[in-house]
Amino acid sequence: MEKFFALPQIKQDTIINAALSSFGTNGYKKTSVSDIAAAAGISKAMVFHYFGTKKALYFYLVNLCGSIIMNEVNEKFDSTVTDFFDRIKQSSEIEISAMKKYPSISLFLKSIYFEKDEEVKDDLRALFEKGEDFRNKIAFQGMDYSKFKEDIDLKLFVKMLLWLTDGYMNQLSDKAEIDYEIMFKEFDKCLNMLKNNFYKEEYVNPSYKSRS
Amino acid sequence: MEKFFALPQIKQDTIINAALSSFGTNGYKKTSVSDIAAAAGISKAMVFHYFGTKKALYFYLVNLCGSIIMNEVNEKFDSTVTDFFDRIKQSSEIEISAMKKYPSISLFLKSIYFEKDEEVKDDLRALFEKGEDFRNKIAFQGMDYSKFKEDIDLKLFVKMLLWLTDGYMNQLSDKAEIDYEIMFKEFDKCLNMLKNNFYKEEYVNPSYKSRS
DNA sequence: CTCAAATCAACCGATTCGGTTTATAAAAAT
DNA sequence: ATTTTTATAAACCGAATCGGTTGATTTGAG
Repeated sequence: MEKFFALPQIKQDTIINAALSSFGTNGYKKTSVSDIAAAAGISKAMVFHYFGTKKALYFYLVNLCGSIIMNEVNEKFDSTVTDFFDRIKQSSEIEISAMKKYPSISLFLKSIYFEKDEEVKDDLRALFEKGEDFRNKIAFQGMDYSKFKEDIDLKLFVKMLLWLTDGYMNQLSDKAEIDYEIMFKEFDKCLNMLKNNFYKEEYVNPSYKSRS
Repeated sequence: MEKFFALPQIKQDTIINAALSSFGTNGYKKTSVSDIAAAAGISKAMVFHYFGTKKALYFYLVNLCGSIIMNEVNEKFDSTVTDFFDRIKQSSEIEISAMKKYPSISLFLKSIYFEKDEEVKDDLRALFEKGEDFRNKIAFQGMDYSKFKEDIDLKLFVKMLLWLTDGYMNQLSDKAEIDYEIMFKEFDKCLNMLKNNFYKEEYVNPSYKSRS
C-alpha cells in the first residue's frame, strides 16, 4: 500500500471517497472493484496496484474511518458539557467535520454496522467490540436532565431526538453537493427551538422570547 | 403472469416481500433474480416462470406499490382534517398499514425514487409524473397553522418533522420483526408531545397538563 | 393410473467477477 | 542518449454469476 500513500493527497481522497460511497451504498459483496475504479476515474488495475485485494481496501477504509472519528472525538468532545442539547450539537459537529473530509463516511459506517457478508463479518465484529466503550463516552450519560419541564417524557424525547438526527444525517448523505454550514445551522436552529419549548422557562435563552 | 396470480395469496406475498426487500436494498441492477428466489425460498426458474423477465417483475412491483398506496390514501385520507399533527398521523397511518402488508414497501418506494439504472430509469420517471398531483393531495397544504405559538418558525418546524418522520420510518424498515402498533403508538405519543409544547395553550389537550 | 401443471436442478451463452499480465509512454537515472 | 524505473490502462485470465431456458421429476386432480 506504499504505492497508494505515495499518491498526492487529493488523488488519495478521490479514491477513498469513491470507495466509501460505493461500499456504503451497495455493501461489500455487491460492490465490485470496477465500480470503485469507475467512480474514482481510474482503471480497475490501479486499485489492485494500490491495495492488492478488495478486502484489503475495505479494511483500510474501516480502520481509516475509525481513526478519523476517534481523532475527531478526542479533539472536539468535551465530557464536562452536561447540557443535553449542547452534547447533541457536539456529536453533530463531530460528524459534520468528518463528512467535510469524506462525505460518505456516515453512509459507510452505517453500512459496515449492518454488513452481513461472511468474508468480512467476523473481522468487523472484532473491531466493533474494541470501539464499544469508546462510543459510550459520547452517549447520553452523566447528562443534566433537570432543565426539562417536569411533564416531559424524557425517554420518549430521547427517542425522538434519535429519529430526528437519523433523518437529518440521512439528508446529508443523500445530497451530492451540500453546504454543510447551512445544513448545520438549520439543525442547530432546530435544536434551539426544541430547547426553548421543552426546557423550563428559566433555562431558555432570554433573547428567544422576544424573537420575531 | 397468470401463473403467479394462481398462487395462494400467502405465497404471492412471500415472493413480493422478498422482491421488494431485495430491490429496495440493492437497486435494480445489483439485485439478481437468484437473490430474490433465495429470499423467497423458491428456485430461480420459478421467478421466470411467474414473471417472464426481471424487468417485468420489477414493474409489477412498482405498479403494485403504486396502487396499494393509492388505495390506502383514498381509504384513509381525509382532506377536511386541517390540524397539522392529525394530518401527519394520517400519513403515518397510511404508511403503517401499507407496511403491515408489505414491510419493505417504504424501502422499495424510496429506492425507485433514486433508481439510476438506464434500463428502468425512463419508465420510472414517466410513472412518477403521473402520480405527482396525487402526492400533492397529502402534502401540507390547506392546513391550519394558526394553532402554533406565535414565535415558532414554521418552516423550520416542518423541516424538523420531515427529518423526524424519515428517521422514524427508517427504524421501521431496519427491524426484521416489528410490532407496528407499539411503534406507531410511540410515534403518536411523540407527536402529542410536540403538539403540547408547540401549540398555544388553549389548543393543547387539557388532560395533558395533569399528566405524570 | 393418467396426464397436465408445478417445480427445480442443471444448464446455456454472455457478462462480470477478483485479480494478473502486458503494452506504452513519461520520468528518472545513468 | 540510453537505459531503467514508474505510472497507468487495456487486454486478458479462469472462475463465478448474470438473465434466462430446458429437461426431468414431483405433485395433485380426475
